[in-house]
Amino acid sequence: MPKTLMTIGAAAQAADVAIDTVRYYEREGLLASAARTASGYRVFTAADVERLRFIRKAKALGFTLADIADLLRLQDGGGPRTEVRQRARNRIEDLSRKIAALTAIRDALVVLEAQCHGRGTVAGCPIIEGVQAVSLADPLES
Amino acid sequence: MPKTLMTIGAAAQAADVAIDTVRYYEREGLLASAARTASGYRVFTAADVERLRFIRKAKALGFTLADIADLLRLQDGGGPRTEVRQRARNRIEDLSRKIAALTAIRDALVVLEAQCHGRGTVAGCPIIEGVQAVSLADPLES
DNA sequence: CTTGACTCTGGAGTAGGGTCCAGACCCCAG
DNA sequence: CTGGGGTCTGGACCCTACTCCAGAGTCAAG
Repeated sequence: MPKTLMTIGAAAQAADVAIDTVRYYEREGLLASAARTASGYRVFTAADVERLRFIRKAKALGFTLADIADLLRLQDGGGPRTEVRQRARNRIEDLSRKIAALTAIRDALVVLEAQCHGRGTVAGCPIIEGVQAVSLADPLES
Repeated sequence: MPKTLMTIGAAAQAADVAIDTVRYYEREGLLASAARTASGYRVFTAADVERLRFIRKAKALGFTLADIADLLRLQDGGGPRTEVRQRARNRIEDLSRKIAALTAIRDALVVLEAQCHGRGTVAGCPIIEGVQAVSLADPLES
């Protein structure tokens, strides 16, 4: 069976991304420059759609476009699997740190919220005062 | 004892924020327009420094500047404590959702990473293929 | 008085990940 | 052949929370 060729609109729809996003990815080098028809329309293949889906999913896993670009280069170049593994590990590390930080923040807020009986005006509210008393280890930086 | 008055530099240092940040907060309405000396220098009081510290700490708790502006307006206006409580609850909700999403992502990556023996090239790597197979409930939207 | 540190203003730039637009082409059904 | 929808380009604009800049004025120590 021959390759299924499609316009940017069809490819975007198939991968469930916006047309502008496809062009943006091309500009940013995540997609190779698409072939063109005689009149200059971009032509996409099923492989391009797969690539777009890959990007979308990797993004959903929290990889940045730069991470994804690396991953795609590795894939294109048949790079070592250890590299891929390392990226995944880095990402896991990163996620663990973020989860820990957010959890600490949430717990602090839960404590403050529990101390507030919710009556009266803001004056003397434990939540406001609690914020003042927070010690800053500043867990969120990335 | 009289109010301690200070320049922007002193106030910024006392609150541990950048001078530009102080001016930025003033522009954004988080700080009332500071009084000025005859020559136009801003004059800050200890209360301003407290306010800056409050902003810094609330930020560390993950509130956005817009959230913080609301909180400060409530504080200034002696608004109802229930409001403050609601903000805290919203923030807790938000954090819980984010934590759950990040945890799901991390777990998915941990599984993929465990499946990858780390030898060979990218072709057939379970991590890459696993990403392809991710089903998109798209847990990260905020 | 001079020097160096500080402050003033308005405006531009940063990162990340796009989104939107005008004006010009192009393609296909009727 | 015409009309409506799709596509092209380059560049502007969005968001958040700053950060940096030039050029000019100010302050305090020596």
